[in-house]
Amino acid sequence: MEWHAEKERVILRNVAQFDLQQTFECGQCFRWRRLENGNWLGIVRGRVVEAEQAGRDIIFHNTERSDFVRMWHEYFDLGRDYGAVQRELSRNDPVMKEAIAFAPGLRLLKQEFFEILISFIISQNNNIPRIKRIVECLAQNYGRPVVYREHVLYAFPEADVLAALSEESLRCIRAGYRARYIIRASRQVHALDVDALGKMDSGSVRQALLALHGVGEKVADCVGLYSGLMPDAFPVDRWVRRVMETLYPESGTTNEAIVAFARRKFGPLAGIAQQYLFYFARENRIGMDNPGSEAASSTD
DNA sequence: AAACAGGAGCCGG
DNA sequence: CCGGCTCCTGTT
Repeated sequence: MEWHAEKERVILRNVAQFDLQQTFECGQCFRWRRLENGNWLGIVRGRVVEAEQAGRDIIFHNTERSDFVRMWHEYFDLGRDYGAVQRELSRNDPVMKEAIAFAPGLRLLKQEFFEILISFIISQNNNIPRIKRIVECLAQNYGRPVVYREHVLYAFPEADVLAALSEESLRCIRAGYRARYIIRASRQVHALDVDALGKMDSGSVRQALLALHGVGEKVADCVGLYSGLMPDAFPVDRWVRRVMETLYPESGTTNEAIVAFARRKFGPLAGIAQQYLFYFARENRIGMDNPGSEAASSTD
């Protein structure tokens, strides 16, 4: 991949397998938002970046060479050859081939650990619009404001800030019973050495995550996968269960059977495989009770 | 209109 | 293994 830096922006030329919309809307992140000009605005580790899809190029505004090398290259997983990943996953698998063809530009982001931890604690037994609202509200109340042009964005709050809150004060974000989990997990997290976790195998990382309050198996797998600590994780929730039942009927019906099937079939690429499948299935309403009801139900 | 069900699960008994 | 949990939304 070739790229070059200019003053206040970095340009990727002739990018392969990188589509901003697919990457931001496949369900792995909650805070990127689309501007009226079609560009995407995000804040990561307190840095604001505006990403623009310009034909075969991608332009990152409000950043420069050192920032790009230090953060964004890793965040967008630019060191990975997604062409090779796709060839490997598609081999002898027509289902996966179709899922990849649906969103060939999807990339697995490597997101900030604490932000992902809290976001996926909030996600439990919840729906995406409300998850986004709660996460944004949390940032606005307890994160540092950063001004970018006419926008004000808020960095995700620091763990010690959330750890100092009472359940009472957190009521304002309307997270319900998850407020208690947010606070308790924030208090536990300083005891975790994230750099050390990065050197451990997925099973050990998972165990460490499961010790956090409000983190069960599904949330642990999401946190591990999206923070880059467990690239082979295969989070199974109600959606994935239904989707796998439809697309891979031989995978079984229990969570354990599905995970075992995924591990056997996708190996170390299970994480990215799940992302292709999940996005493909959700956008095409595969495995849902009312296939195709989206268009039909919109007419009163 | 008011009641009801269900949602990216997890905790405690 | 099971009831309960906050809050919100869509349905009846």
